[in-house]
Parts: sequence; structure tokens; C-alpha cells
Amino acid sequence: MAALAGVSTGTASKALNGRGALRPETRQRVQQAAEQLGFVANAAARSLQTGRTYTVGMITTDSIGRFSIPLLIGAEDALGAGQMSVFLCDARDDPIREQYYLRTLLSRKVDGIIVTGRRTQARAPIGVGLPVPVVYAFISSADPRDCSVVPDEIDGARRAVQHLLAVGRRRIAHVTGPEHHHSATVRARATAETLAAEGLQPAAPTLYGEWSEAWGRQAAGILLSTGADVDAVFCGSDQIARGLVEGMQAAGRSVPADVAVVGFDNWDVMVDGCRPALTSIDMDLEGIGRSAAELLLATINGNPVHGRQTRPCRLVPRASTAV
Amino acid sequence: MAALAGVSTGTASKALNGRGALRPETRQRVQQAAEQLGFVANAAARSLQTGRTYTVGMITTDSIGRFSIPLLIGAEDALGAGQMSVFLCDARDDPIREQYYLRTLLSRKVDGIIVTGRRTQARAPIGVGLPVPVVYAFISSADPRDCSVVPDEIDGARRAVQHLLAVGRRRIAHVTGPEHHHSATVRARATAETLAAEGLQPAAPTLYGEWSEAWGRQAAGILLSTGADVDAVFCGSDQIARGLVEGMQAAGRSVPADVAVVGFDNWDVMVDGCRPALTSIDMDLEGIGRSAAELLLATINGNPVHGRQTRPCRLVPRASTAV
DNA sequence: ATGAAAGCGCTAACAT
DNA sequence: ATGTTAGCGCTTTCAT
Repeated sequence: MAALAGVSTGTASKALNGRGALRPETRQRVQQAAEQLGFVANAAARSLQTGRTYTVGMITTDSIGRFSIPLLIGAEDALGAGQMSVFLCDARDDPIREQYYLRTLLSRKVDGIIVTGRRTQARAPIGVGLPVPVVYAFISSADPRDCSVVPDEIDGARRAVQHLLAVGRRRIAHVTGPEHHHSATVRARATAETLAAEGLQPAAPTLYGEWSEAWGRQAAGILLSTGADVDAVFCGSDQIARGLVEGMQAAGRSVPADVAVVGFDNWDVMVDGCRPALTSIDMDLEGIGRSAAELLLATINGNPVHGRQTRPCRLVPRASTAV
Repeated sequence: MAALAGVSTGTASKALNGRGALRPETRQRVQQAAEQLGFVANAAARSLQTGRTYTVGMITTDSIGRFSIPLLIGAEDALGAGQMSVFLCDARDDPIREQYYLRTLLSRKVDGIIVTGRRTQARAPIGVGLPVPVVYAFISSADPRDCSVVPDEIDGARRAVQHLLAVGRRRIAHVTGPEHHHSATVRARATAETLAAEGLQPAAPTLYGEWSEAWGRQAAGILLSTGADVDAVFCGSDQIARGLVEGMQAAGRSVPADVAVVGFDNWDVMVDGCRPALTSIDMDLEGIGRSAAELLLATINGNPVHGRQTRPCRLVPRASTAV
């Protein structure tokens, strides 16, 4: 290729990378030759020389899914601008696999690693004294020195409750996932505290169950059969909320007239599929992914950021809480 | 590291890669030294030497989502066994982005490329005369010489109809997505042909609409208001099917007693969320991904496979068609 | 059974 | 402004 352009390889390198002091016409001649031959620089050789790969690894500890994808897209967004690519590794909640992928990423000399998962709960650091920076996204690291970007679930729950209060509801119940699940307890506590701050009691004790529509339907039955006086329910997930709406309707209650309902996740297929469309809390997963990638870039570029960063949630009002 | 083990770099390389003729004790000593130092071979240097990267690129033309993920997991499965990793690139349906990623992958000297997308329709080849093998998964290439792995949607539709016949239904309607959508028309035609082969007419003309629950609900209304005599509906997607079930129930029809319903995709959150649980057609996306990766590996290893490979679908019976 | 040395394709420092 | 050259870290002949 350098031969075709009639220059040395060194000159060609400078021409293609916009470095050095070259005559514009030389630069152009090289670019033309590269074009003509479909030449693309060998990234491996470049990495070997420069020590940078312009690649970051992303390890999702839980199986790739609804949460990982927006995180990935957000990260790609932030990294794509810097011409960097993402290596996605699905560890499937298996520590062996996780360490295997970690080794793979290290052998590939990625410039950094983003660790994500399905739960927001803090997890053991993926490694100590690693030769590359690591940022945790959505999940956080148990080591407070590590950099983590997580949704502010307390903020999310607060927004949900305050929205229900704003549309005039006072007898608010909370239905959520398993009690041993971090998100469930965090959101439940924030719900209770927000109500308490307004001088209100929950309309019923928090109902813990599964993250499923079936549980939402069941929970509707429980609320009605215990005769709880409820005019709104904040649910820990959109699936629970959708099930609950169906359960309420099956029992002759109208949503939102009799009972207003707020979900959590703002998962399109759930909020749109629900009749009426579901008001929900959006954790802005893309934003979290973007933010994590930006912090990783900062660290790579020598401006390390430490600690747990939280990002606010957003309420998306829809018909299920319309006044 | 070689120094720690007291050998030359050449010997160390042989020890770690299980090549050459070494004394077992030497081999062990090197492995120990590597362990101790947390040494991992630099993949870039290795690639430079061997010309192989043990990496394949995966370009999804549509935004990463419900279809791409199982395909990716299947591909990872097949490739992981061979110690290969996957570079996931989301071209977001943008040809510019797609070509950009193609260049990136080529510069990274991936051993092969898998191209996927959200639609099964044939697409223009991603490039011609590429220096690496390419396999299309789920989508197919318009060039019949290219290797593509696609679901046999005709088979899927046939299984759906035959299942409905097997549970005693005769007045079968079909509700599906947009008429300009390849999958919609292919499945509709196969539905009609399967019925015809049994000497039956569709209970109503095919209803084309959107891939949404809302359309399913609406379609139920249309079927009922036109007075069509229907005892079963095969829907082009699980979302449509779920909406249709709700619409039928809202109009006082019982599923499956009055109307049996079959969906398409076997998407867990839809089939489980639906009451009654939804019988559906599974395209085995993971299998398609795995298959594509295996064919890619074969091609990389010098046994190229050409042409469009179809893979059968699977019917998963649930309560919505229970007898 | 092991070591020495060449070279993969590129970049960067230095020479011209 | 351009060419020359020495490595980056590994694998792989070829000697020993």
C-alpha cells in the first residue's frame, strides 16, 4: 500500500493517522491508495505498539437481557464517539465463567471493563489489583473505592408515591418482589418513608412476592379480600403492576377511577400492553450505561473517579393514574 | 515470567500452549510461574504472529433486542467451546453504521462475521469479496451463495394450524402483522395452504395490522363484529395473540372453550402473562445462533457451507388450546 | 529437551 | 517533508 502511494511505511502511517508533518498532497495520495486497496490497519499490530486496544469489555453477571441491553446501548453510545468498541461477555451468573471472561478480557488487553448485572445490590469486586480500570453499572461493587453507577431507587419510589399523592390519593399500598431482593426492600422502605413524611400510613402492609404478573393478580385479590381501603397501589415492577391492574378489573374495580396504579421499570411492552396504559418509573438504564462508560473513559485517561454514583429516576405518567 | 521459570521465552511459549517436546517438569515449572505472576499471554501479539484472533464479530442490523439476544447466546455457546469470543455491534438499522462496524471488525481481523437482524427477509449482502467468512443468522442474504440460517416459518405456521386441527377446531382465522412484512405474508400464506391441504377455508380473510397487543384486541372486535364463525385463531405474534385473547374475553368469549388461540415467538413474558397461558410457536433462536456459529467455524476451518439453511420450529402447547 | 533468532504489521523516534 | 530503523510480545523454525 505504501508502495502504491510511493512512500515509506512510516510516512503512510503518519498520513493515515493524521500525525507528523506531511504535504497535504502526499497525505491525500496515501489515503487514495488505501481506499483503492481496501486497506485497513491491523489493529493487533497497532495495539502491540501503542499498548491501547480501543476496546472495553462488558461483563454481565446475569444473563443478558432486559437490563443489560439498554446499558450496553448507552455504553456503546458513549464509547462509539471515541472510536472504541465493546466486547460483550455473558457470565450467566456463574463465577467460574465470570473469571474466565475476565482472563479473556485481560489477555485481550482491553482498555477497561464495565461490569453489569440484573440486580442493583452490591456485589463482591470482580477482581483486585486489576491492571485495567473497572466501572460497575446498575449493580455496585461492595468496595466503596470502586466506581459504580446505580439508579437512585429511593428517588424512584419517592417520585411514584408523590405522584399518587399529587393526583389526590391517600390510601396507598405497595406490592413488590421477593423480600430477599435488594430492590424490593429498598423501594418498600422508601415508599413507607415518603408516606410517613406526609403523615400517612400505608393502606396495607407491604406485599412481597415474585416479579411476575401472576403475583400482581394474586396481590390484587389479597388486597381486596382483606378489605383494605385502597385508592392507589405502587408496584415494584411493571409486570406486577400489570397483573394487579388485571386483578382489580376482574374484581370489578376501575383503574384509575377506583384504584390508581404505578409500576416500575417503564418496560415498553408492559406499560403499553396494559389497559389503561401504565404510569411507571424509568431508571434511565441507557443513561446509566452512558455514564458508566464516560467514567471509565475518564479513568482510562487518567482522571479516575471513585465511589458510588447514583442517578435519578423519572416518572412517566400514563392513563393508569390519570385524574 | 520465562525468567522466573528459568527458561527462554520460546520454551515458555511451548509450555503454556502444550506444544513442542518438553520435560513434564519444565512444563509444570512454567505454568507455576505464570500462575504466580498472573501472567496472561497478550492476545494482540499472538494474533500478529498466528494471523488468527479467535474472535468473531456479530453485527445486528436492527437494534439489539428480543431476537438478537438469544441468537447471541446461541452463538456464544458454540464459539465458547472453541475459546472464541464475540464482538457485538449494533448497527441500529443504519447502513453507514453498518459499514463502519464492518471496517472496525475487519481492522480487528476477526476470524469471521455473523450478521443478524430483526426481520427474516433477505437482505443485500453486507459486503462482497470480504477477506473473512460471513454467515447470516435469522435474516438471510439475497445472494444465494452466502450462508444463511433461518427459521422455517412455513413449518411454524403449519404446526400451529395442524395443532388447532388436532384439538378439533375447523373454523380457523389468522391475524398477523403488517402486510408489507415478510414474516407476516409468509406465515399467512403457509396458514392458508395448510388449511387448503385439509380441504378447509379460512374462517375469515387474513387480518393484517401491527405487531402489537392493541391490534390483537382490535382484531378480536373485528372478527366478532363481522359475525365470522370462528373457533380458533392463529396469530402472527404472541403480542397479537395476547391482545386477541383479551379482546375475546372482553366480549364474553371463553378461551379456549369458544376460541382456541396460538401465538408465534414463544416469548416468555407474553405466553406466561396471558390468561390462559398461550400456546405458541418457538423458532429456536438460540439454535439458529448456535447453528450459524457452527457453520461459521466450519468455514473458518476450510469447510465452507453455502446457501440458505432452514431450521424447523417447535410448537409449545399451553392452556390457550387445551382440549 | 531447550535456546537463539527471525519476523508478524505497525508506530515513533531519529536521521536525513 | 520523508525515509530508516528499532522494537511492541509473541510463535516458530532451526540449531544445539
